[in-house]
Amino acid sequence: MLAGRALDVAPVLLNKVLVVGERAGRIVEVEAYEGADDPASHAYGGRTERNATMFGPAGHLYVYLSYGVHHCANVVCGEEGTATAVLLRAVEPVKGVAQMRAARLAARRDRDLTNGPGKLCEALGIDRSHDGVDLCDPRSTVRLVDDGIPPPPSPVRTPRIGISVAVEHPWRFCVPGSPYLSRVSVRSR
DNA sequence: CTTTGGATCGTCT
DNA sequence: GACGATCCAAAGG
Repeated sequence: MLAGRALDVAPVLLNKVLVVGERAGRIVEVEAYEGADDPASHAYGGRTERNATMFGPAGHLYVYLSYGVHHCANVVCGEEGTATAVLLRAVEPVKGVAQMRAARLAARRDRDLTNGPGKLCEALGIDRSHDGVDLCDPRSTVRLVDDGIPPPPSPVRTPRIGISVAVEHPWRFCVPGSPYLSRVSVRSR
């Protein structure tokens, strides 16, 4: 299921559940990052110490530090040796909301707990120590679970957010109408 | 509601 | 030495 290109895997990840210890969230927004061909990808320009996990087997978690402040989490796709991954941009809290609240004092509304790539990592407690974990191994702290709710048949597609190159590709996928998205439409920057 | 600027540091050139 | 796959508070409409 995670073996293909990020572009194909991304929409399939919608409505899957990300479980971290006692906390869990339903994925409602993702972005596809292709590897060597994608100037916006961390893997563009080749393998480095930071992005090594992206070049590993599918189904593992790639976590990096953004702006020296926040962590962001990706699901690695593709064959070993290729670097294609899906950035998790927003989830709907489904379990452990009290813990998420404690971890995110800045959140005013429940939807502010996890409606952004850095926010969801802070709420769920994901950091660089989770880089490389196998999401399909039941023993892992971070897991990806299918609870039977299928992906939306017609996900909303928009350009990716926060990048300055390859902005023309509509590689952001959202669950239509979800109140837990990071943004409904793409704003300037 | 929208816009703007600052924080902060690991990573790569 | 420069730059982010970001977030938040503050200020203005």
